[in-house]
Amino acid sequence: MSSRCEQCIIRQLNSLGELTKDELLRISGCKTSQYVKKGEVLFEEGQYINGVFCVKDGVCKVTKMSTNGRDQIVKLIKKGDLIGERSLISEEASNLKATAINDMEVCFIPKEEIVKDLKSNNNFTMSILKDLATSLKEADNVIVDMAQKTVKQRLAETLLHLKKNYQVSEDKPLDIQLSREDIANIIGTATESAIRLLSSFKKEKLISLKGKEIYILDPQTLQQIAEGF
Amino acid sequence: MSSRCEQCIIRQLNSLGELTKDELLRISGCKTSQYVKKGEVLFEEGQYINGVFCVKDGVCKVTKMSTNGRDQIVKLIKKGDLIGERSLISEEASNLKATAINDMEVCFIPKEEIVKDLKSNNNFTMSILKDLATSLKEADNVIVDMAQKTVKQRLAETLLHLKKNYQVSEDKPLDIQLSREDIANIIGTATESAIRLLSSFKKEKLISLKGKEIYILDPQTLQQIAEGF
DNA sequence: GATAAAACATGATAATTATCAGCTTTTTTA
DNA sequence: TAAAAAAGCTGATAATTATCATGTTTTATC
Repeated sequence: MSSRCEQCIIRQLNSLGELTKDELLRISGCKTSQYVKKGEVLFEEGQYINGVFCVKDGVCKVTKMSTNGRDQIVKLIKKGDLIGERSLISEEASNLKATAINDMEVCFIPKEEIVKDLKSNNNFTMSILKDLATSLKEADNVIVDMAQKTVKQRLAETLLHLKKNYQVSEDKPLDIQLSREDIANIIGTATESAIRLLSSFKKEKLISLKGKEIYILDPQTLQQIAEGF
Repeated sequence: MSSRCEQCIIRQLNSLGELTKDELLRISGCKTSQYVKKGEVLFEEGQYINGVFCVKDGVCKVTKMSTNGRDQIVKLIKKGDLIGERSLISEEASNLKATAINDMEVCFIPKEEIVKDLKSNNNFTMSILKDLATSLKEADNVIVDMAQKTVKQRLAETLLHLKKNYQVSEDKPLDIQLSREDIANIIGTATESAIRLLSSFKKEKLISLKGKEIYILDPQTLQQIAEGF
């Protein structure tokens, strides 16, 4: 493997696209590539990552353990996304854990290289800044949803969110295989509650379920449920 | 009013402290100062702020309206904090509303000036970047709490958080006057539920209440409750 | 391919939380 | 300072959600 960053199309999907040809050549020389199998952990909560991952393919869940002992999925990361920038910038251990949801291909760029570019390439820094600003806005939205919406509303919202990000074409199922427990850990409820609500959505023909495959049949009604009607 | 930024000690509390003397002189010449009375709105959700507020004194709540029609307090902003950077960086209207909780004194710095310094002063940009990274981590923690903890746990957690940030000295009440509705909107519950839980905490001698004044009597037990014991 | 383990599913019940109603106290306003 | 409005409080009840128990289906492993 170990392809060249300058020729990698993935970088156009994130802040690395702001780097100059010379900078990319330098990164290319020190980055490492790796495959991560479904279920494997990219990094643990509390671990010093010492760099940034660039996701070339696959999806991973980013979780945090509550003091109650239950995992919460904070976000899903997919092809083109970076992970690890936040901890790198704060110069601290990761506050989150990342686990592959399907087989992944990722590149790892050591901390020093990223820091070098953050100091010298303002376009790159501003791009990372914008990413964090967007993440913060999304996190605020999630806080409001978690605090104010019912589990049913949150499930409807989550399904629409998944449709937006993981549905390749109409009439195709969502291109992400989440267990019922994963879904419960996204919306913040017990697995049984998530299963029950999925069943009721299926009964109302809002979705259809074939094993782990989810088809979104009626996004309009799901939207109304999500908004509280 | 209209004091000089170069001489203002508040700037040492936030990223503006990274600006050079020349930059501060420039900012000083274009900033405006204003008093905001308790209950007044600094900016609305959806409004273009076109700049950044630097809080010289007082506290404000930053809220977002849920589609359910209820306000959620996303965070509290106090002396030394900046507000508005996130929207400025994303170049979009504010996703949040800010309302003064007591009388405030704030400075407003126009967008162009901040952008100028973000482009030319890397220390300033990195400081803002670190702020956003910290905010994002805190937001992730709130998401997990909202999703996984009970209302009782969240109230205990909130009281400890308030103690940490607003208790000037032992045996003094929290130096922030929140209505019962505000407290409910922080923890994401109905006002009646918040009142009931406060009463029960009072009965158990974990806190004492005199009107809106809150005394934290037993932080250890509150900590245990927050963590689920 | 048989067996074990994990994931999925559903019912019964308990716990948590929201809602509504009515009352008291505090704050605001004229 | 009196009246009105807002905030605070409590009880009763309904709705939501969690937990436990148990059985089925799917997946993994030898």
